Amino acid sequence: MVKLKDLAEKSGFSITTVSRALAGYKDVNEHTRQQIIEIALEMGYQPNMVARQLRARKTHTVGIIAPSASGRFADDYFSELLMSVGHAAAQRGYDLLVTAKTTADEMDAYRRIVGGNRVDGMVIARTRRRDARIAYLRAARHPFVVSGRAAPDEESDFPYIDADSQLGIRWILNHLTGLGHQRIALLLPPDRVAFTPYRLAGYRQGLEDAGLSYREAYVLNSDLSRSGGQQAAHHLLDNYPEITAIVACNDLMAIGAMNAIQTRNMRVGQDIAVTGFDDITAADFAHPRLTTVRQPIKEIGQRLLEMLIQIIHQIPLEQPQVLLSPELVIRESCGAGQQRKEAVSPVRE
Amino acid sequence: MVKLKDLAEKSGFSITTVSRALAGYKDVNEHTRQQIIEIALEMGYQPNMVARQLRARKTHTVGIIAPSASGRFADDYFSELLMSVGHAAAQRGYDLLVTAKTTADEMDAYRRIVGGNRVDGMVIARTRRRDARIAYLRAARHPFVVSGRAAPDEESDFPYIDADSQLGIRWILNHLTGLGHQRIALLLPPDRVAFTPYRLAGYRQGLEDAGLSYREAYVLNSDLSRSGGQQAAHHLLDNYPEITAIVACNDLMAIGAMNAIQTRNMRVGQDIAVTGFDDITAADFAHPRLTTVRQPIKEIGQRLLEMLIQIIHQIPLEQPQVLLSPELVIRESCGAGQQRKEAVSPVRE
DNA sequence: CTGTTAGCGCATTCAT
DNA sequence: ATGAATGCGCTAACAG
Repeated sequence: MVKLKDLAEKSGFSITTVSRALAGYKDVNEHTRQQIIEIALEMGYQPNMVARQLRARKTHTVGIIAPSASGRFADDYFSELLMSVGHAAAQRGYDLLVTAKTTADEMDAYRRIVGGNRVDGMVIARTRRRDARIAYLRAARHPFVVSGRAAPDEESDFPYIDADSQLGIRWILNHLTGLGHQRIALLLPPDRVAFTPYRLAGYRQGLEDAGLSYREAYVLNSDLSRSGGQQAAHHLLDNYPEITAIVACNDLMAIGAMNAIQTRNMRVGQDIAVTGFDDITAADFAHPRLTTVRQPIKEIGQRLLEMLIQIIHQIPLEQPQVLLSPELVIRESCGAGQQRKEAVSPVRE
Repeated sequence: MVKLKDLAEKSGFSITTVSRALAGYKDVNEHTRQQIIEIALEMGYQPNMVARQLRARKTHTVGIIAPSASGRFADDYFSELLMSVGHAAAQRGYDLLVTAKTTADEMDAYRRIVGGNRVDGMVIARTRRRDARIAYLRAARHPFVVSGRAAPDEESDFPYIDADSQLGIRWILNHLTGLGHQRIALLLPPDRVAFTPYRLAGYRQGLEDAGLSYREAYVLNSDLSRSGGQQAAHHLLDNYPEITAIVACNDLMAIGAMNAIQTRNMRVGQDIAVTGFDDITAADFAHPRLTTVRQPIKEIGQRLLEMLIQIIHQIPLEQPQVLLSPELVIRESCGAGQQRKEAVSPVRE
């Protein structure tokens, strides 16, 4: 490994001069610089990043910790966010440090990464109630940004970007009720997820908009996973066969629900409508009848990183809390015309 | 930021003793150790990872560079591999450094990351012909592993894990010809991708198995992207309407082809059969009629990382080149019975 | 058992 | 315009 010292010896100048020549300082003879640059090229010099980091107490790296559940590593929302943050970081000359941890040792990872000065800032992925990660980073006075607000009854006194999922779910409900649906189920994530109340609120608003009454049994909490959606859908269809539509809070759950439906020899979008949330790449074509709400994940990632870099550089943010609008994506083949009439049963309460 | 020096002052011992007490060395008075540990806890000491890395000339980090094409950041294959490598790394106490780069400055990134000693090893994602990344890493004598063999006419003299895609495509062809298909198109990636010849070979074998002749016009090269698959499918269906099946070399292309088909008001799996390759999570349910070959990406990621760590620790590998078997995933609803008879046209050559 | 010394590779004073 | 000295925070070799 070739270092400054080697260039110094080869060129006859001191380490200091070599360092400054390469760094582009003006107080070095132009001829000397050329000489040194040539030697550096010739010897294939690459500055040791770790030494630089130690010296500068800056890493030019941002960290993100993947919530690694049991079976799968993370959902598509997370990996999509990861890639968009990584891309944005690369554009700004930052690298991305990824650590996968189960919820158990998650805080250890934060302490190690953040306390160990491995990164200049952190991206937190999915806000939770009384989020320990946020509490820790705030106490440590370490730069961070968050994807997703706090729950409505907590204070979102941290920089975040979020999509207005309450509005998104309400739109979905409006769409479904407009198609004649009256018995609509909702698959919610566990309560510890901060966005859960927003989506429930959107659901209730949507029912209200259509003059439908809220029925608690139609709302289920389960994992934000495929199997979570699958189990929940089976439970619903076992006990409430009158249901004609299922609204899932992320694509993975929607896919699970679709799977359950197909297993029962029913047709998605015909016998029963399914909608998702997120609409990441693959799910975009997941099913020709899957209407979803699209979260601008790419934009969220990009803007999160820009925000984070401003915080790192202590540039005051003009807008530390951003609520982006989602987008309702209605699949052509999911229109009212193709909805089986008999699938829409009248309310009898 | 609290460091060893602070603990030393507070405890009255020297920095060295503190360091060794915390590191668990046996030559430290047990009482002293307890004292020091208590103070460390109390002051919230976290070792500076960067300093350690510099000192140890080890980073406990593996790197992976994302091929960031124009629009999208990477395909699902890559992000799936990324997550599985990251997960495996976490289990072994390694972090993952991700950098997104366009093909243009890709080599710069390698020089910076590898030459700059930021990682102990690298994972290379999709082998290319005369792969500059491999050449560089080998010349630098830096530990690395590769997902995917070299092209058949080059030597795969590096540690890799690959799925036998030739066999996979052959299986697909057998499946399709078994259903009566005789005019089968193939969507191939560009020639610079190392696996292209393998898949073409599998295709030709499959045709041969059924006694069908190869027709060059049915084989198209395009991007491993959705739009690539879409354009190729349109081109095929415009010019060769007699085609009854399209085999795509990754899921993204398959999804693009499905999109093209639906746009033309044809039905996937009924008017025309489509098969993909990769079968990552979302695509698992992408379309009830999408038969695919499943690559064991999770296993590939896991094993790649294990291999890499052995190389880093200079443990000789007993099997540096691994070829895993893929798996043919036939969707129930894609069976012969549901194939429209008229969609299968007889050969006339 | 504990402390002193040295150095990982670099960038920045402060001299000259 | 250049060089010597210093230290980022840590660990290890070598005394005692």
